[in-house]
Amino acid sequence: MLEKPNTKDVILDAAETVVARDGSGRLTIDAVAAESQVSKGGVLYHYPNKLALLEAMVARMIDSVMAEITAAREAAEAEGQPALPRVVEALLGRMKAPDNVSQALLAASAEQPGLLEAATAPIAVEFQRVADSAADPVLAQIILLSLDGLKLSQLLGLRHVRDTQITPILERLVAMSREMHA
Amino acid sequence: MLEKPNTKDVILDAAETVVARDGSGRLTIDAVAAESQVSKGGVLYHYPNKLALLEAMVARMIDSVMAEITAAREAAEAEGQPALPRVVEALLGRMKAPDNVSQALLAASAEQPGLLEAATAPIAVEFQRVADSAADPVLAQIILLSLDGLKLSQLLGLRHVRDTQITPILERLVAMSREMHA
DNA sequence: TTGACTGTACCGTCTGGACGGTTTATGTGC
DNA sequence: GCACATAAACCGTCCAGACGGTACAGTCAA
Repeated sequence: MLEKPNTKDVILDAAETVVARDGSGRLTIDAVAAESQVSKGGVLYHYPNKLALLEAMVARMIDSVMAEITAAREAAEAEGQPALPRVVEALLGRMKAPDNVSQALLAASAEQPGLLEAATAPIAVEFQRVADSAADPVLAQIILLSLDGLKLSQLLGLRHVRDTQITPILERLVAMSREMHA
Repeated sequence: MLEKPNTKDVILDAAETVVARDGSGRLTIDAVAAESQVSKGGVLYHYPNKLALLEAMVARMIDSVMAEITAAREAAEAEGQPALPRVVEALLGRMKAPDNVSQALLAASAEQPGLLEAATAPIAVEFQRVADSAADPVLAQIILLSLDGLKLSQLLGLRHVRDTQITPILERLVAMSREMHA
């Protein structure tokens, strides 16, 4: 079994694609069914209603981000090194390849605001932990917030920063996170 | 005439309230009519269709932000002072009082993604201009991006930063923008 | 008289969801 | 190895309600 095309994940992928392409307002069960090549009944078999689908999208996003952050932090801790630079680098990869996983944010905020606050709480805790362990917690927060700003503004289709300027900014953020502990 | 309750603005206010309270997915003409105490016919009299309403929301937001930024920049230039600290301070006010105007971002991204990129282009240009005039353009961009991150994450209902930590962060951003030119 | 609405009725389409039916995978007894 | 049972995975249709939008007759202040 090289690949088992897990239908639940196929459906979530399709939902993200729909949001990315058409906007969260066009995220319907029919659209997801069409995009995933699964029938509407099939979609509703795996996710009994739209809210369940939404929660699954958010949960998968949270898991994905959390896994990446905690892995980076724990690896750094195991080597007795500061966590911040590692975490920043880990988040960079996510920044370069446009990340459909984050579309779950838009979908949830459109249909169930309030869902996000509870669901993303673990990430907030993890961010806090990384920042607090840095030599300059406030500056650490600022660095992480900049990454947020970059990610969220490209999620919404804003372009506050030109493409050519993104690389220098990211490099600078990495440098800042390293210099903090030099 | 102390106050002329301009109906077009009343309607836009109501639309923002609906998005803030119920999510962009529940922004319907009926909901806006109910919230604004204007009849559905009245809403459609001023905005002939939903897209027109959406565009008006975005336009009002852009105007509001642009006015604030350019005013700060021009005031600084007139005094021969650097623009960045002024602009940062101007954006801070917007941060403290939760800003329903920005809900237009969510509404537009839900229903007409792509509308935002064109509409927010002037803001992008202005940001670029302010950053480029600073002593350290890349750091200036980072400061502005942090403000973006703070604003957008609270728009989406995320809480990556605890309330008690917001003030120190904002103060630090102001300080950074000032020290840059010291 | 005109512009700014209100109120109601209506239409076609879309949407979430229920439902009954069908195929496919997994045993289980022989 | 095979018939059979059982359940999981999935399909396609139907429906009530919501939605965007139209139409239009009437109200009312300037």
